[in-house]
Amino acid sequence: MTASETRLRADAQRNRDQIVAAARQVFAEAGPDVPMEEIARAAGVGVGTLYRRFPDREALIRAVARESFAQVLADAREAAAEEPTAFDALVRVVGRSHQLQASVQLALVSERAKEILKGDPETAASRDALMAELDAIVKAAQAEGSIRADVGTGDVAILFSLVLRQPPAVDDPALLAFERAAAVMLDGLRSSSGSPLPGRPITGEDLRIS
Amino acid sequence: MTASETRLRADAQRNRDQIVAAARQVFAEAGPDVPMEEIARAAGVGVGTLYRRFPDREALIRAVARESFAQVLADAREAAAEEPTAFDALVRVVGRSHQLQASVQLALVSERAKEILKGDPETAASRDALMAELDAIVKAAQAEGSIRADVGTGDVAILFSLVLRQPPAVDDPALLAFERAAAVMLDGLRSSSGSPLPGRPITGEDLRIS
Amino acid sequence: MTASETRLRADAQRNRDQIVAAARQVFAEAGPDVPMEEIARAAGVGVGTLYRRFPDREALIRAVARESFAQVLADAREAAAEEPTAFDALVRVVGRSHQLQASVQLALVSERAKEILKGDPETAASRDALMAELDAIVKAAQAEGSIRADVGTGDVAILFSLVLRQPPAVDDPALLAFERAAAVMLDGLRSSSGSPLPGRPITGEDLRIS
Amino acid sequence: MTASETRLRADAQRNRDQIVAAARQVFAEAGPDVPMEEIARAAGVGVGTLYRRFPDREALIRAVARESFAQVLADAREAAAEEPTAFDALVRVVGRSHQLQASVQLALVSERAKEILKGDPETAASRDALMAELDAIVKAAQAEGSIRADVGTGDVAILFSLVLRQPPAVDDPALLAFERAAAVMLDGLRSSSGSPLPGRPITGEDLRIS
DNA sequence: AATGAATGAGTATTCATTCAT
DNA sequence: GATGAATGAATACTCATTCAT
Repeated sequence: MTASETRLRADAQRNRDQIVAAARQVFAEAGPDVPMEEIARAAGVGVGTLYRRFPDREALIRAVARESFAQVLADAREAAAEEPTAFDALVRVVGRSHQLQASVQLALVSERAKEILKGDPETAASRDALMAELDAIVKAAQAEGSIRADVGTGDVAILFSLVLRQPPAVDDPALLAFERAAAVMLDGLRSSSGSPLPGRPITGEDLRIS
Repeated sequence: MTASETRLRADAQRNRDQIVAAARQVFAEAGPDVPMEEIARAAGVGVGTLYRRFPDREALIRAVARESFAQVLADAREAAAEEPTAFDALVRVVGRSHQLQASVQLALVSERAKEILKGDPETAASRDALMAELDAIVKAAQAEGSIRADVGTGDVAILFSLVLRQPPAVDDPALLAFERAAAVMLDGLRSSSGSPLPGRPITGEDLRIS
Repeated sequence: MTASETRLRADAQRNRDQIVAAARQVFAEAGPDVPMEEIARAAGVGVGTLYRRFPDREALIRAVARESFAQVLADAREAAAEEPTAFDALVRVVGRSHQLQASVQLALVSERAKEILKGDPETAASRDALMAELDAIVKAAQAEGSIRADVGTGDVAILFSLVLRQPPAVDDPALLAFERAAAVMLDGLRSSSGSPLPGRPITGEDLRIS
Repeated sequence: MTASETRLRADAQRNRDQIVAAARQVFAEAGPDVPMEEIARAAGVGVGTLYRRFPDREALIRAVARESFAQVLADAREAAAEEPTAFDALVRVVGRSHQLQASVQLALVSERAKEILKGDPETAASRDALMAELDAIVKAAQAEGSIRADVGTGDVAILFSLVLRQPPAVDDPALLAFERAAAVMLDGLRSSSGSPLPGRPITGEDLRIS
């Protein structure tokens, strides 16, 4: 019985994963309003199964967002741990996350998705953890003098989110253009830059407002 | 007769303008899929009136996009003519266009809107004219040495589009954050910046592909 | 003043006639549910003018039907007066009315039109007059021995209505096919025919039921 | 699995059949423009179900027409096989088809329906098969000398269509009138008839034009 | 549990009719 | 009077969600 239950769970888990993966992809391609049936089809299951796992669209959006944030967080931690300098870590996070944009995009682009995620504690937790990690990297970069002192973690997060929003696929010729844009932005973050920024540094905390 | 005809037209024109203005606003707030009725309500007319002017949603989207591009174009021209340096013109375009983001956003954010606009020659013409103007400004800025030589007009357009995409309202506290982001990007464009960019400069022509 | 009033009336009358003529044509082509605006366009007037003359679609349908019946009636009378035999008159009525099919069709084809006309006394009067004329012709034909005795005026009316319903235009190659069909039916009406018909002769009165 | 699949299909099929039957009836009563909801109600299903089976109104019209033609064809084949003479077969086809008028009517009466069916290969096939069957019967009747030699299958088809167009219900007192009309037409087709017909015989092929 | 059929509420669009010009 | 713009009710069609199999 335990065995069968376990096997069942494995099945169910696989199903769930397929659905989330399919949803991530389909959301990225067609926005958070795609017909549920399309997602189900992409996942290779019936709508009924989808609804068994996720009571409604919002739950599915939450699941996708949670997973996306978790992946980016893991990536950031890995980068911080493995790269020689904090600046290299920042570069790697932007670069890698390019491959994750589709994931994060959801949380950034759609007004509706934002509304939905606003109330989700688990997403909030991922987000906070991610922001904390980013904060550490940014501060380290400033300590090592590789990025200007007048930016806060929030500033960096916003800059990153701008680039991550755009979804050229990995094989899209437009990808290069966005890598260049990211590079220009990173150059803008370098300490050497001259013009003073308006207002005061935006912190991670500041972003919680929006 | 002419008088009455003219007066009638004036009325109709006012109505039409209200509709486009309302649509621009509502699209910005709720995306290109908002109920037509909501747009009509915002414009203070009945749905029937909206449909008399614009045979379907696509026509309305096109109208909003045309007008938006035209406004940004006018702005860019003005900036180029009035600002002392090309770099100042760039700064002004980004700054001003912030007030137009809602307009441009439509053309940038939604996959659906993109598809619709792809086939519209008038939008294409506005876009080309805008790109030409931007090209002139960028080249002048490079000639005056205020921005790095290894970026093309397409690079600048992409960077601008990244910032313009985000739609914090003028009274939104988040606005400052985006102005800072824009400033960082402009700093990244300054000649003084160090790291070489990957690939080759993206031209305005390159963007026509996408 | 009288002059101006008269001129006005003439104008209005012309307008009215144009509208009825256009409606007849458009009804024939597209059924009694065509958009009122299409009729107005065909008549070369604005919808407002159309509605000034005819308070609603039903009134317009009635007007078209009245005129159509009146024309067929006039035609039948002329045929009866001018043709040498009653049978020739029948032939002529069917033939001529071919040109009028569009007119009569309205009253025959659409369930909705039937309903509307059912309550119109003027249409009823035209119809009765037409039936009386046909009755005279049929009886004369039977008296002269040119059509079988076991048919009533109602039978003939139904047969005629069957052929008149079909609307091939005068320049339609299908017109010949329908003239042949009419000829076969007339042959069927000739006395020489053999098989006894079921039931009893249908009179003009019988048709008032439907 | 097969069992459950089959049972499910059976349910769906029953539903589909109910929808087509209801549509046939409702189309006959109120024309091809009746609200889809009315059809759904008549079929005892929700609109959604109707649209699941038939993507739009045209698909439903096609389905009704296909089935109607198929039924008339089956009837004609049966008549040809069972009746002692070809003429009897003709009589039976007209008589039986009276019960099917509602079916055929759709394809004959509405301009819109015609347009829709014009492009449907399956309807065209049914129509061709029906015409072939009728052709055989007509030629046999001419061979046995029971109908005049100067008519083609197309002539007969048109005559039949004239009678079949009219839709008195089986319990309608007007039914007798139409049976009489059909009888007169059949008499007109008998060889004994006298007057020469205009033009040349209309064949089945000729009708394909329209 | 999985499936996909059924439901009906939500939205786009059309068109009869009214009314300001 | 004539015009055509405005209105909103009617109807087609879609899709989230539920439920029988």
